[in-house]
Amino acid sequence: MARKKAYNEQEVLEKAMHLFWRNGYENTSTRMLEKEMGINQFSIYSSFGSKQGVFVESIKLYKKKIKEITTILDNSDNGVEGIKNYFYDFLKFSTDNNMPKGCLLANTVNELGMNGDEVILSEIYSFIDKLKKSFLVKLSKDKTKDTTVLAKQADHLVVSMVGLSLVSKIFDREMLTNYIETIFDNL
Amino acid sequence: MARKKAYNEQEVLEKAMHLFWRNGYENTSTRMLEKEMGINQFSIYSSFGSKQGVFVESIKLYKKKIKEITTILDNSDNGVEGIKNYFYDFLKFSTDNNMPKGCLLANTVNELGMNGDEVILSEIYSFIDKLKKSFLVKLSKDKTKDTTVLAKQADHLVVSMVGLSLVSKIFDREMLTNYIETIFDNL
DNA sequence: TTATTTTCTAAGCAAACGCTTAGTTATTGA
DNA sequence: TCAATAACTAAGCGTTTGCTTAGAAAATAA
Repeated sequence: MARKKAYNEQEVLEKAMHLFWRNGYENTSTRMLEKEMGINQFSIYSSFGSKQGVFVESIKLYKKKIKEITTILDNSDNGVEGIKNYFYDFLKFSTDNNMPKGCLLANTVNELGMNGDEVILSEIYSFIDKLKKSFLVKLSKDKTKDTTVLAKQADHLVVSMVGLSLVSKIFDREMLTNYIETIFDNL
Repeated sequence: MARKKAYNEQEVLEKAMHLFWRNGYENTSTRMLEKEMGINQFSIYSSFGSKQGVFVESIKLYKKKIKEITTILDNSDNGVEGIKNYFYDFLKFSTDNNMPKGCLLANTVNELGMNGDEVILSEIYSFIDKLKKSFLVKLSKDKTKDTTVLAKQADHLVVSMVGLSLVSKIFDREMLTNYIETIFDNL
C-alpha cells in the first residue's frame, strides 16, 4: 500500500553503534550519524525516535555482538585459561585497524555514570552480572577454592576487565600483554 | 597603573576542575564554566586562553590535589597495606556528597583516548608512571618477590586502580570494598 | 489509471556551542 | 586631578546542536 524503506535498520544501526563506540554519546552528532548510517535524519528519527533511541539500540546490538566472544568463553573447558583467552579475545574484538575503542558499555559508564538513562544502566548491570557468572563457572573448575574466594575472584576479574578496556586506549600491546599475564599469574 | 582582578585564578580554577571532573570535557560548556567559576567568559578567556586551556590547567591542578593521598602512600611503611589504604583513600578523594566522580585522568583517557591533546596525554602518562613507581617501592618490602614479579604486580595494581575509578561510579560501597579486599588477598 | 499511504529530500527551527568585541568601570602613576 | 591601562559587563558573532516539517517520489490496492 506504500513505499518501502530503502535501508535495512539492522545494517544502519551497526554503523551507528561503531560511531558511538568510537566517539561516545555526546561527541556523536546527528549529522555524523546521518553521514555514517547513510540515511537522512528523517529516516533516523522515523526508525529510532531520537538520538537516545539510536544509542539504546546500539547498546543492545553491542551486547549481541560481544556474545561472539562470551560464547567462546562459556564453551571453553580449560578453566581459568579460558578466562585469559577472553581477555585477549576482547582486545581483538575492541580494536579495528589498530584503533582500540575500549568497551562501549564501560565507555558509557564513564561518560554518563549514574546520570545515564535507566534502560541503559540496567543493560549494563545485566551484562556485568552475566559476565561475572561466566567467570565464576570457569573459576569453579579449581575445587580447592571455597565459595567466598570464588566470588571475590570473579568480582576482581570483572574490574580487571573494565580496567583493561580503558587502558587499552592509550597503552601499546606489549604493556597490555604484561597486564593480562600478571592478572592470571596471581590466580 | 590599572584595575586589579576581582577573582583569584587558583580559586576559580578549582571550581572549573570539579566541573570537568563531574561532567567530562565536552559535556562542560563555557556557560557552565562561567556560572561555576563565578566570572564572565571574558575573564575566563583572558586568564586561560581557551576552554582547552582551562582544561589543561585543571588536569595539572588535579595532579597537585591527588598528591594529598599519594604522599600518604609514599610515607607509609607497612608495605602492601599502604597500597590498600591508597585505594580506600582514593574512594574518599573522588567522592563528594555521595557522588563518585572517578579519576579525572582516567575519565579523560576514556573520553579522548589517543585523540586527546599532546600535553594532556603526557600529563597522564607521567602520573601513571609515578604511581607505578610508588606501588613498586611498597611491593618491594616483600623480599621474597623477584624484580619481574614486582614489575608485573605494580602494572596490575595500576590497572586495578583505573578499573576501580570507573566502577566506583555505578557500584555501591559494599561491592567496591569486596573488590579492593580481593585485590590484596591475591598479592 | 488513480487514490492512498509511506519514505524520501532538503530546508529550516530554536537553542546552545566556543569565542570575541564594543563600551563601561575601577585602579593606578604622574 | 586626570590620562593611561587593565578588568569588567553584556551583547553578539558564526557555527553546530537535536529535531521537525513541507513537499516530491515511490509503491501498493482498487
